[in-house]
Amino acid sequence: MSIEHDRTPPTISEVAEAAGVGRATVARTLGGYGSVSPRTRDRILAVARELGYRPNSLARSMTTGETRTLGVVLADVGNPFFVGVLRGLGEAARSAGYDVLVLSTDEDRNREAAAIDVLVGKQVDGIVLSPAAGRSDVVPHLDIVAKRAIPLVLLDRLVDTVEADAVVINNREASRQAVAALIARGHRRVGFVWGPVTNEPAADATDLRRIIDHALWSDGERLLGYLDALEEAGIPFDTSLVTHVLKHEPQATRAVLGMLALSDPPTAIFATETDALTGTLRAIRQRGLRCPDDISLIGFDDSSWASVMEPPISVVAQPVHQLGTLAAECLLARIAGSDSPASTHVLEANLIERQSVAEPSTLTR
Amino acid sequence: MSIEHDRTPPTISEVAEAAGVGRATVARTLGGYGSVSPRTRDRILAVARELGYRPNSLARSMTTGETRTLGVVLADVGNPFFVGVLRGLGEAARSAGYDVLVLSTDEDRNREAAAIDVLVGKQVDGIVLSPAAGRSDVVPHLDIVAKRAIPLVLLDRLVDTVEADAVVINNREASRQAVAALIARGHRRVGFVWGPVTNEPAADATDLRRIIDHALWSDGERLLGYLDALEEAGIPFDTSLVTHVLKHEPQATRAVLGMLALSDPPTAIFATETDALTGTLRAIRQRGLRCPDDISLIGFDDSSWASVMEPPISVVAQPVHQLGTLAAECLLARIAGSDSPASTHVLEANLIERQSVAEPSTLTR
DNA sequence: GTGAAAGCGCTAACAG
DNA sequence: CTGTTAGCGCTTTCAC
Repeated sequence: MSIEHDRTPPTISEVAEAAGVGRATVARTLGGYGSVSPRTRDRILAVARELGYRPNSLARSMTTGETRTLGVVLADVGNPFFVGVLRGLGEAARSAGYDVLVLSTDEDRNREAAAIDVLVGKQVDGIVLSPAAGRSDVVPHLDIVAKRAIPLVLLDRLVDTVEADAVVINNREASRQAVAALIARGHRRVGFVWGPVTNEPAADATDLRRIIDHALWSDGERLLGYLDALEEAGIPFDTSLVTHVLKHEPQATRAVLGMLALSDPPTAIFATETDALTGTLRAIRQRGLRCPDDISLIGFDDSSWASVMEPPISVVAQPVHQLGTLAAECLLARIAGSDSPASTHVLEANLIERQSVAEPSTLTR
Repeated sequence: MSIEHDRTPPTISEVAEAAGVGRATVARTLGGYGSVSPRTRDRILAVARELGYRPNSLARSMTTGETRTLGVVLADVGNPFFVGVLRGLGEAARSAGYDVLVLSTDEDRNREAAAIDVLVGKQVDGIVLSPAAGRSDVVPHLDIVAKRAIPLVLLDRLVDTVEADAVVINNREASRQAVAALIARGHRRVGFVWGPVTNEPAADATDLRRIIDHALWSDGERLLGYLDALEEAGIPFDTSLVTHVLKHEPQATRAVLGMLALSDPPTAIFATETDALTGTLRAIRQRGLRCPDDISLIGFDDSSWASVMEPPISVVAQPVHQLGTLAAECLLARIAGSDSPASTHVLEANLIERQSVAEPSTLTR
């Protein structure tokens, strides 16, 4: 059996001819539908194997109208959070017989629009999207998916103007808990590392609410949770304790360094994403500060390294895997025809307390 | 302009009719080939936009035979190494106008075979594969891609029996350097954390070579580099210093704990993957050992957290991004028709020395 | 510069 | 149980 380069793969017709039967019979056999007599079935199967026949899913999709493929549009495929979600999503999809086509946008709305176009063009059966839009922004490039009634599930971020199923976590409450834990230990100046990206810091709390309206829902919620905790404790909001930098690690380091240089620096920091956490840690190390003796710290998104750090770092852990599987299940249900009204599923993130939090040192106080 | 659920999207025919021209003209306009008079062109474009026309890439692919999609089959989409590679790969593909379909195998050969089948069925224009096969294993499920002459690039791992372009790292030399660096500091007992998975440890060096033959190429090379370094220094090989456990973090921790309990424990450890490193760190912490005072450590794959650890950890850094872009470029070149003989590209990984290595303590010596 | 017609590989009605 | 036929939406000759 020599391997020859047969540039024209065998089709159903060829199998049919070689087996001496009609095309439909072969299609039924290979497609596993309809009924075929065992005898011819076996012969067809044998011939198909012999010829190295593989179904052409493109052709199949053309006629059936379904591709058994889920499109996923994520902000950043490098972010451990999304990586975790993707694993859950992929597993759930695969076990339902679906493949997953992943596109990354780097939070760029044009790329998001392009990604949606690609997915629509490829006729995916449904789309999971973690939108790069603020909570009250309008997202015109989703019109096409609404118009074509392509099942859509929003992931991790809500958008007021989009009516679709959504799977998110209780960012606000989780954030509030984390900050409250800090306050409970006696901290009154808590830095918040990834506030919404803006050109200049919020003028005041009211201005902040306006900013939050155009920030990613998840970012806004985390900030709101922070404000909640402050308010509960009667601590006035200080704009200089919230960063508004681009979400890259070096930016976080610089911003934290800035906070630390304040005349009245934070005694604790809440870093709301993985890169914010490593960036913050770097700043702390650069200043020669020790955690938790000199400064307390809580991160977001659990990871193996966070628990093996010295000290082990307290984090708000998101159920990433479950987030992914749930998103897939939601979408699959829609694809299967469910027409219940759009609903938002809220999963719980929980604070995992380790050893990065202590009382504020009397020195820095 | 109300959004109606138009379950049958506009086709070229409909645009043609609405614009009062023939289908071919519309196809030429929308497809951007052939030539069309500016006037009709504009009218068609206007009508197409009005109708919300989107090309159906499935139909297009059916006739052209190309999908402008690259298939990628990876062992583990959760591994930071592959995540990094994927980013590079995705960027390169995207900028060439290709999409990427990623499938994960978890090192399971059956799933790998299934993944290949999916990709072949979906008519991807080329495949990047990081095979779950040992260096001298045979991979029957690749016959079909050879037979159909589907461009293939091996990623990170070589397989003797597969003739295809490949993009890998100089694992052996990088590993040798790392171990040599440890030895240069005076270590003579160096633990090696992720040796090939086997049921029982190698009986001797010869037995080990046999094992390496059926191990993943990259794993084998790293182990060979370790042996090289030992040999250079005239240090006898001790099988109890190489793990053969499954590649999951807890396994690494347990294995290292075992080594540490030896009557003559290692004074340094070389952890050849991210999870091996965190697992090793955990074992070190559990034993209450301090790095580098009590035990030295070198990891594999750089990461932000490794450099922010206390102490910052020395690692062998792989050019992950470049690995990805190069793989994409290779594949794209083949797709474009290059027929130069298959070649293997070897990229360099380099040791980044930080502060996790010191002289062995006189105590544990 | 433009249109008519064939066909990519498959499924789905419908006959037989 | 099996074969014939008609498309799916697009590109691509090939005439006009």
